[in-house]
Amino acid sequence: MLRFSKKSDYGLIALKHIASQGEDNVVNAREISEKYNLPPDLLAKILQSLSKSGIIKSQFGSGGGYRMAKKPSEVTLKEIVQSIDGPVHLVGCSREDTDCSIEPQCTIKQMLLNVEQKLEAFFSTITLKDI
Amino acid sequence: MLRFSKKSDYGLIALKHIASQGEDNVVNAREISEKYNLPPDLLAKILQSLSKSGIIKSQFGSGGGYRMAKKPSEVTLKEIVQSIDGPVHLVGCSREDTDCSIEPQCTIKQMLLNVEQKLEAFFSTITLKDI
DNA sequence: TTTTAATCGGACTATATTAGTCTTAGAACT
DNA sequence: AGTTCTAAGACTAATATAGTCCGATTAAAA
Repeated sequence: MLRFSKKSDYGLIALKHIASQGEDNVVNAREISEKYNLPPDLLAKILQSLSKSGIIKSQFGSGGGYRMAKKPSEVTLKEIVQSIDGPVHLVGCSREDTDCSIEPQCTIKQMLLNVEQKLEAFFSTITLKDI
Repeated sequence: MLRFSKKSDYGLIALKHIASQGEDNVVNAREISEKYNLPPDLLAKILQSLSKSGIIKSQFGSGGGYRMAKKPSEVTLKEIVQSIDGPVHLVGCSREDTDCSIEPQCTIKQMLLNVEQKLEAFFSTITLKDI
């Protein structure tokens, strides 16, 4: 438990590949999925997420694909994982939507929020360049 | 994503409660589940795990229950979560049993293992006393 | 000695999350 | 126009988590 999703893994692999191709070369999804043996449709979804959050840029049409929208040194692990899997919520009740039945008696929320914050800070120190 | 399981949450709450009762007072599972509104059977399982891993001691029979087996300052968050949910494996392929289809081409494993290690180190710095 | 109040442990079910697929549409290049 | 891409949503499958049930065991208390 407490692990990154496969989607995050795939996303990291793909990003690393895209970054390795330089700033201007576009790489298409199929190419990546074949090279690393990743499920093509799923990878497509992941790249879309990364594109929406502005980490990569997409180029439509024939000969299209993806390229970096930022420098690798400016893309953090936190940012990547968040754009693929949503915010890091170490503790369920830190999400807005949840109504926790033990909330009134809960003795650990504050402390876990604190840990969560440190965790995010840690993930923010790691960039695609390090990967 | 990337959150502690509810079991871990419940375990932390229970542990904190047990620790608060002093070294020698036994607390039974029902008592805790009622006080914090936790599913009794599930909590029982969790306490069994904590007992097996030597964080708490169980006392059988009528009037039995649990008490701390260690000082709160000696029980780390890592230890607690691990005994409830198993080892922290940020990346699936760090487990022995998994055969990852992308392993040969995988470009991120080493780096993620590194992150995983730092994460564990971080969780090891937090003890029940801090909670 | 019997009853009672606990833990232990395994099997089981239900629910939620994650992973993956399919299909259609839209954009740009040739 | 045809081809090769991305976009996006609906859908299914697989897995992990959460929770329940029940019989066995232990030991204190009546």
